[in-house]
Parts: sequence; structure tokens; C-alpha cells
Amino acid sequence: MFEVLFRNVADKIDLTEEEKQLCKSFFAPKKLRKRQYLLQEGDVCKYVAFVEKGMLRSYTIDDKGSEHIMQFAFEGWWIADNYSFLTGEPATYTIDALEDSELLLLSKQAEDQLLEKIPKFEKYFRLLLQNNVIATQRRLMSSHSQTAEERYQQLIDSCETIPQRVPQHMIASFLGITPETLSRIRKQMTAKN
Amino acid sequence: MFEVLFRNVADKIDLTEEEKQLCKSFFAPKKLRKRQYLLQEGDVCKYVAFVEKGMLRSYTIDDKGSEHIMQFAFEGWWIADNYSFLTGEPATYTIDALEDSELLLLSKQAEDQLLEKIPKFEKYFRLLLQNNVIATQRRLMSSHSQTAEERYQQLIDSCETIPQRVPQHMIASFLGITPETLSRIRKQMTAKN
DNA sequence: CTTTTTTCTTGACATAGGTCAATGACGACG
DNA sequence: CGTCGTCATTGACCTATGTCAAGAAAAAAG
Repeated sequence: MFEVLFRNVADKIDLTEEEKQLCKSFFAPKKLRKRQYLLQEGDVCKYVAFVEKGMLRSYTIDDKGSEHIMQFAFEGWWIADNYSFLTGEPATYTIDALEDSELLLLSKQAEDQLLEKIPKFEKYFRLLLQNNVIATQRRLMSSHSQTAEERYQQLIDSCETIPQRVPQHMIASFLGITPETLSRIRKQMTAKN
Repeated sequence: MFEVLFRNVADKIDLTEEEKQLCKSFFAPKKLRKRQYLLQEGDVCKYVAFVEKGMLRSYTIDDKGSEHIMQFAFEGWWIADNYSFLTGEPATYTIDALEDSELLLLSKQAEDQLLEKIPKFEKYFRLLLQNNVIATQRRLMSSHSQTAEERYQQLIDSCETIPQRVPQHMIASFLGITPETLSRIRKQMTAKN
């Protein structure tokens, strides 16, 4: 526990040994079995979760009942319903585990204290958020300017392991297309090469 | 100058009078005429800009030469090519003024100093970024789950003044549809009521 | 005002991707 | 090792939105 987190933190800020020890006290470890929920739509998101092991996803369900995956969170990623966490409003996202997972949970309180005791974390979270904005904006622009095939190609280029760890229909959902369409795209793509 | 900025900052953090004075020194005021560029694709984004007056937009141009608007920035909003600003890589976005505008520019250096001298600003920027993530994620999920008509309706509901200040084809571009489609959608919508 | 440029509308047609339904392929589990 | 649920594939057809081209209308420029 905490190895992945500290490696991740070290990329952005430097922590002393004491700070690391202190830091640990703010997190609550939690294990999740595959298919278990971390957060259900309508509940308040009380934690941001850091993934030490395994993987989760967050998704919304629209009026017609279809799922739309917002995020996959692999080892070393954070996941939460940011809006619900920030405001205390009911969550619009559902979060569940795609594999057996080990998490570090940070409550709002704990986050406040962490930031107060180790202000460097302000910078850490700021940088995280910055990268998140950049990535989400890119995804949006891709949605507006590229075909489904192009987006799929880019996704697997940028993360080769995804097809091995995530069922195809979830990749489709992440890309904003139907499983049928993704299946056809893949067929075409293999035909090409 | 600075009225809009300080009002905006005050929503998120409290500044003393001295801090405000100090703060001012980090910003460079700049006026932009309508249609003038703040940033061109390929140049490095050296500033984040706060809009005191007027409005800007940021957009990308795809391989086929079509524009895709990422953001409109009205009074009280920030705008930049975050990735380019963060990394010093050439910008993928272009930013220009849709109206005569007054800006406050913050360079990377100035930002670093601002954060160092008035650490409260870490929190301010963190909250800004958080809202930005939330909004961009919503837009992405809308793109994946809603029709063009629904997205247009929501946009004008959430910002009634937009159609008055922004040409229709730019709203279309922001929504990720063609001007023709938006024109047809509007026709249908007036037919309904 | 008149001219020019930009923006918006409309029609005819094309196409990417969605929908529905059936079938096959697997892996998990009793 | 059979059965059940999940996942992927495929076909036939449908629909939202894109493309191209031509005008009309509005706004900016002279």
C-alpha cells in the first residue's frame, strides 16, 4: 500500500519522510471486488479514490438507460464524482470496479487537513487537475473532429493494454459509440492490414 | 481594470488590501480589438488571460480545415492553451477576440511568483480547475448521450445571452455540429412552440 | 446609400453510425 | 461437462447529421 501513491506524488512534488508518514494517516485503505460499487448514482460522493491496484470506471446512465463511461482509472489514477464530492450534491456518476482493486480513500475532511498540514499538496492536486482538464478537452475535441475509427485507433495507440483489460463494449461506451459499431470498425481495420 | 478579477477571486478566497495591491503587479493589462489573435496555433502560449471585458474564444483546426471551438470566455473567465502554457510546446489552439476586449495577462513566471507570494492562490486556481474539469466532463457526456437539439437547448438555457453575442455558426462549432444543422434545428424548435 | 463581406437558410443528396434481432463464442460455476 | 450469463459478431434497415451548392438576409465597409 502507498507505493503507487508515493511514486505518483514524487513526480510532482517532493515529500520528506515525515510528511509521507503524516500523509498516510489521511487515507483509508479499501479493497473492492470486481463488480462492486464504490459510488452509486444518487448517493453523495464522500471520497476521492486513488487506485493502488486493479481498475475502476465511472459512468453515467442516460434517460434511455444506456451507460456512458466517463473514465477508466488504472493503477496510479484518481477517480471520483468531482461535482458531488465538491458540493455534497447527489452523484450523477456511478463508480465500480472492473477488477479486484485496492484503493486509498480520501474524504473531504481528510483532504482539507492534508492540504493544511502539507500545503505542497495544493500544487500536486492543481497539477493533477490541470492534466485532467487537458485530457478531457482533447477527448471532447476528438469527439467533434474525428471519426469513431480514428478515436479508437488513438485510444489503443495511447494505451495498448486497454483492450486486454476492458471488455470491448466498454471501450465503445468510453468512445461514445455502440458495441456493434466498434465491432464493425475493428473488422474493417484488420481487413486493411 | 481588476474589478472583475477581484470580484471573481473573492468568491473563492479572501484577500487583504495589501495582497490585492501585490497581486496587481503580476498582471499585464492588454486590449484586443475584435478579430485580433491572442494566440495562434503553433506559437507557444505564454500567458493565461483573464477577461475583464469583451469575449474571446479558443478553437482548433482539424486536417480538413474546419474549426472546432473549445471555449468561449466572457467577462470573468480565464482562457489559454493549458497544455502549451504548462509545457512550453507549440499551441494546438488558436485564441482570438470576438469583441473588443480588455484582458489581464499572467505569464508563467508571474504565476509562479503569485503562487509563492500569495499561496492562497493555489486554492483559487485549484477550484477554478475543478470547475473546469466538471464542466468539460459534462460537455463530453452530453456529446455522447444527447442529440444536437438537446445540447443546443441546454446551452441557451444555461446562457441566454450567448445567441446575442456569438454568431450562430460559432455556436454550432462549439456544439460540434455544422451551421446548416443548427439552422435546421432552430427552425424545428420554433415550429414546436 | 451602395457595395462587399459575412452569416443564415434551404434543398437535394450522401453517409456514419444507431437500432433491433439473431447467432455464435466463451468462460464461470454448479 | 453441461448450462447460463456475458460478450462479440453480423445482417437488414433506419435516422441524425454532414456535404455541397445556391440564394437571401444582415452587417460592415466605403
